[in-house]
Amino acid sequence: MQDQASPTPDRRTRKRLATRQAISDSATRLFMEHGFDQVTVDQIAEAADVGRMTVFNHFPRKEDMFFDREDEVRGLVSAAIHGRDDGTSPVAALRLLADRCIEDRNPLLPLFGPSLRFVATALASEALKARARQMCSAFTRVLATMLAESVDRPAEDPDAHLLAGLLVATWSVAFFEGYNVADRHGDTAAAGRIFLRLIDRGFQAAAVAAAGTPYVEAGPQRGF
Amino acid sequence: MQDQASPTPDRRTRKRLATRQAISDSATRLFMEHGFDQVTVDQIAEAADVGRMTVFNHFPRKEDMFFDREDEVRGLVSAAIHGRDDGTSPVAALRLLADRCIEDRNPLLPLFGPSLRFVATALASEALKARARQMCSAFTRVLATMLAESVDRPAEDPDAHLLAGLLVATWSVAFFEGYNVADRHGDTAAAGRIFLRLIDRGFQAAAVAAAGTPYVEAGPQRGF
DNA sequence: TACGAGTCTATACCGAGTATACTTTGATAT
DNA sequence: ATATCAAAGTATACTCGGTATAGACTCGTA
Repeated sequence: MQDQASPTPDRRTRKRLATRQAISDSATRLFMEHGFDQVTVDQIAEAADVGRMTVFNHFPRKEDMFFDREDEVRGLVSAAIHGRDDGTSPVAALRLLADRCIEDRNPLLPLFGPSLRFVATALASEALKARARQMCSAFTRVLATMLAESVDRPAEDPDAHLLAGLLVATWSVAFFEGYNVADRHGDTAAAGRIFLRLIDRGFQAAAVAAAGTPYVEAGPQRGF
Repeated sequence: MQDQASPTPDRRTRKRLATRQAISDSATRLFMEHGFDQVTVDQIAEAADVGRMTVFNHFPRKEDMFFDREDEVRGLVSAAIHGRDDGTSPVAALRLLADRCIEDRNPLLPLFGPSLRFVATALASEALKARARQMCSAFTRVLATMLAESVDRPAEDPDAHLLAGLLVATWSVAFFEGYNVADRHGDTAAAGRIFLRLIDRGFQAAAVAAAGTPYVEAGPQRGF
């Protein structure tokens, strides 16, 4: 499914990836240390010992140096939907994904440990929040398409878009409320609980909105 | 509720508002004509016959010249919630608001006539879409607070935030699907229908998420 | 009429992002 | 091994949104 068969692909490629990694590392360190808005691209280039243009070669936008795991999130969700068991609806599969993320403290759901600093840094910058919202928006469209295709409906199905919108909104709120608890009280277990509680309520609601569609009815037993 | 008691407030104030209006008019015309990203602030200043700094005095961000009715939306929603009848829940009040917006073709719900060009212009610009998302995000927080206060709960109530998130997500999707219909088929009646249909489904779902809370239970008869 | 505050303006600056043309370096074919 | 081509890196110059600052003008008021 993913071509990671590349331990040592090529010298040129290796160097390119090394450069990219150097930039990413320097950027991450500087962002965490001084805040996203306080770090200039020139400083990053300097720290990574490359030219300014090289930075933009690898990362078209400054924000891309911060959020560089968008694809992994999509892969995770895609796998959950397409690899779900028979008799499990797409929405039920996503709820199970939420459970699993909490269980194994998946860093793609940054509610634990060092990830909290990452979130705090993001929330401190208007530019990063804007980028996060853009990713949510784009992801909602992708999710709608994934949902529609998983039950053989056209990608433009309004029901799929409504469902995707409700699911992403739920996830966002649940994450944010969970983060607040983790941040204020330092209680990661409580954060996970409130996250899952809100996911449950929101997904249950989303299932109602999609009642009568294949998105929530799967096989003999109805799990939503 | 709004202090519009100002037909001729003051010469200085009059001049300031005139300058602001000149800038706004020039900007709107240029944006519609050439697209938001194709118009520079210098061109706007030139067209309005003011200095560049004067533009930024009145509109801190370029995007503010495009979206200048945020307050009206908040006012409309606030009035709907706080002025609702006894026995009508906050969520039911918002659904009624949606009905009314469609009925009287409220320009704050730009699904009709010339407003379509406005939306098309906004959708053609990444910067404007980003600003729109930011407004949605801010409004979700405001709505959560309004909902919470309207039923005497603390502003941080997680249920209120989840509910607000679901309502805004529903409104967004409903609007977008409605816009697509209006834009592709030129059928404003059909656009209104699909908008209301999705609002209904989404709000019904939101009511499920808020089941057991005062947000959806009001008085003897339960309208959600 | 003098003063002070609010408005407008010019100038200089910063930082993200683009365009372009040039150099270097690694892969490949002869 | 060497010529060759493309990919990667680089320097330079530019555009544009936005900020800082200080000065000019104008209106309301003491």
